[in-house]
Amino acid sequence: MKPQIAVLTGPTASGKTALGALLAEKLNGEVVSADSMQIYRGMDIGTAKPSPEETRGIPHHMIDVADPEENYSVARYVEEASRCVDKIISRGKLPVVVGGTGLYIDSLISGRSFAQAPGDDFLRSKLNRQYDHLGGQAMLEKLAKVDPRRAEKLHPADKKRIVRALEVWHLTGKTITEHDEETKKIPPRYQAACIALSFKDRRHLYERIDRRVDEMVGQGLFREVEALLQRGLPENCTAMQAIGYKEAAAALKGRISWQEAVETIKQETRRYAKRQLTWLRRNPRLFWVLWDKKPDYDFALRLSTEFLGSLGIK
RNA sequence: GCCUCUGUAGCUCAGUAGGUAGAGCAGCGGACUGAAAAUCCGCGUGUCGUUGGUUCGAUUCCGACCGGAGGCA
Repeated sequence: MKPQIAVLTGPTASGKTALGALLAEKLNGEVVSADSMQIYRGMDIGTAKPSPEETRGIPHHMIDVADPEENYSVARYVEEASRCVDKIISRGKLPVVVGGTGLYIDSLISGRSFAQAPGDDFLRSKLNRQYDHLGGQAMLEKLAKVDPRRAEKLHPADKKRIVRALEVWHLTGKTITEHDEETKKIPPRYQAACIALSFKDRRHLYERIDRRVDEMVGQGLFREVEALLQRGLPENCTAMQAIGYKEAAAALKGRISWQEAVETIKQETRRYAKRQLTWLRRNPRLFWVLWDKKPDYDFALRLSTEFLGSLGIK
């Protein structure tokens, strides 16, 4: 029988962090974060990392495991997070995966292996330049010659995926389609009971997002970003793609006003939440816990533990 | 009080020489296999202020009323 884990996901600002700690506390578990930006050290305010009070003394893993200069990836996440999960299980505790990065969660559960096609920065930047030069249509035609099935699915403007597909081909001699088929055959690594947290009415989520952004600014988001820039963090690195960070950097460099930055952060966060919901909706096995207007943690905790209990997690 | 301008999508506005309307932004839907807080695709969502009149037909023309802006007193 596969090891069982609990997963708590949902759009940003839905209350995952708080409920996650409560769940872990109640079920003798430890939290494994599944957040592509809380990975980075020195990025605390803008990524809404759990405060010491919020963690309730429960160990939280996969937070602060990389420097912002590093370019983290799903592959690395699966490797490191699964190691955490296995250790927690071996200690006789329940891993509670908490986070909003859907790709990370799905990849962790499925145990997807990306190892056959390691990233190659040199090749990737070469392909990126080629794309800029030749245009998407030409690159897509190149891809169609080696991997017509993948090419068919991609839009000429989808630079990232076209480049990645060509990269995999050049690096491994195997098409990304073949690679996908192989990894899909691998049975999932964990048996996961997944809970998704959100609001009944999206308006309330959006209001909470707007409020939280104002709070972040009050807590010193701009100071945090300034510190990162001062230590020489390049603006085009993965960490600086984070919402809140790229906009604050633009304001600090004088390209936009502070006020514009704050408004853009709110809007981008709302759009991000919407994309997360789209990702989650396609998973029919999620157990949804929906807030009415405000989070009600007693209610959510009762509902979630009931659900987990029904699947044998107690 | 009088005069002028104005009222069209959530917002800013275009338009119809009378045949129920379209841009930007916002919003919504979707995709997603080593950058995923990334990247990409798709979609107008509307009592044309209200109410009478003229007309086969009014968002468009005319009147009244209501709201907004400015001017004169």
